[in-house]
Amino acid sequence: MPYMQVALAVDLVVLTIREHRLCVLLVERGIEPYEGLAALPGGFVLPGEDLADAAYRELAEETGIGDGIHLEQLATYGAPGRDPRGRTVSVAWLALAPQMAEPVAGSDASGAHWIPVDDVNGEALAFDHGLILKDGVERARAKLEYTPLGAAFCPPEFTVAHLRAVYEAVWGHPLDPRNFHRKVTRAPGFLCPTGRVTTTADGGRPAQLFTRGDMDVLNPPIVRG
Amino acid sequence: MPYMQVALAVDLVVLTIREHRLCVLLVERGIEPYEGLAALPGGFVLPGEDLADAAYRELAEETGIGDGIHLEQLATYGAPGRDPRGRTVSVAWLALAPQMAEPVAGSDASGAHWIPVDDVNGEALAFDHGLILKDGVERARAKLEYTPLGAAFCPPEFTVAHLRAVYEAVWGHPLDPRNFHRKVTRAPGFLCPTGRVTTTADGGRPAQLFTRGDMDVLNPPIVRG
DNA sequence: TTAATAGTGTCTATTAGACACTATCAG
DNA sequence: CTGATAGTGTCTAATAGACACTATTAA
Repeated sequence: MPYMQVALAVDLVVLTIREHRLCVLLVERGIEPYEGLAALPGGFVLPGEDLADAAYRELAEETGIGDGIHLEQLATYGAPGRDPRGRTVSVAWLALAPQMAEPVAGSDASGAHWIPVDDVNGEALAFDHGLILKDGVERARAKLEYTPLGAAFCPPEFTVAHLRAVYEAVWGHPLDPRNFHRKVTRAPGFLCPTGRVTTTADGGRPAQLFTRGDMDVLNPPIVRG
Repeated sequence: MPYMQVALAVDLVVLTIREHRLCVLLVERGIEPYEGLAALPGGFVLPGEDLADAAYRELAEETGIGDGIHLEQLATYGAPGRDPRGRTVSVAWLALAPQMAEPVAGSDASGAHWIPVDDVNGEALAFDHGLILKDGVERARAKLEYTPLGAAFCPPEFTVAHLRAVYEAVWGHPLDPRNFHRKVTRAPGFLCPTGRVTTTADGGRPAQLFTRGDMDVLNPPIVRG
């Protein structure tokens, strides 16, 4: 093989909603470089392993799950000095996860935690992970507008109010419940009615339960206001 | 450095409009593997070179220019078997070029040609370049809707009719000239009037000349119909 | 009952698309 | 003049956003 050889890694921007806030999964680095600093989960790609497979493997290692999680390629970062050990190129992936059990199960990192993205100081992250996180959050915010990906933050069955809470958390401002309801329920293929309703309506009318539909482009989009 | 080392390349999907058709720049490979086959322009990243710089360098080498050309990262392709010589990861870039002189100047490829994308058989391209081209064209088509990037296909000064021809070529169907005119001229920041008008109006009223504005997100979008 | 949430209807200002119409050129 | 392209105005159906109103639960 001619020319330069580089190390190949994947890094993950795993987002979820916790307590009405958009949160990202961060791990504490257990080894140099940047030992002790917060970083995005990730690792090196194995020989013979496809990029997407590496991303799924790291996701499973760090979160214990992976089934039903939306994963898409975000961008690739390869500036010459981004890793002090030598030239390393990282293919970053964006993962949208439904709410899950408090601590991260099956993690092999020193510690993995959900941190509200607004509380993260990008400068304090290892490598160029602050930049990667910023790009990932912006991608997620944009995708809510013109795709049904908000539902990826919800459990398999969810209500319109649950979905609206996702939008409000990601965009950071409230939406009109009535107009939102009409918009998403009338968008063909966005939501599949299950026929069931919530039983635990604490002080309100029970809500219909939906599953994710098969639509992939939302036209017209839901606007960010 | 731990773990696997891979070769790092950039490949370019360079699009332009020629004779009302969306065309891509293809080169004929002069060396194995895939010698003689059509391929996207590209090459290996140099030591110490940033990914975007490598893309700009290859673009300049293949097209002779690069100034004023829109370039953005498309995606990264790294399936284990995609290069028979060994594991190679390619960061693909999308470039939108205004119409330029017929043959490609300053090219170091055996031959570089503009081919209408509808005439390209993806299966007949080297490596996984058929897939990369498909992804690039789809990205371009989508970006015309919600960004002012159509203007990247136009020369520095252009008319509304010229811009409309771009949209029609990329999307493959005609648009109403009057509604299109109103839409783009009333979108704040899309077009900058120069005050000048075309002189060579062969059989029609002279048209105003515009330059690209500073807007980056088109809201509301121009819909594909 | 009240408080809370789910969901529907309605009004208004805005917009997309269709297309009539005017403006300005070449020949 | 005719024919062509540039650009504006107008009409209509559809839509976004505001918000009144009904439905169904817990307490």
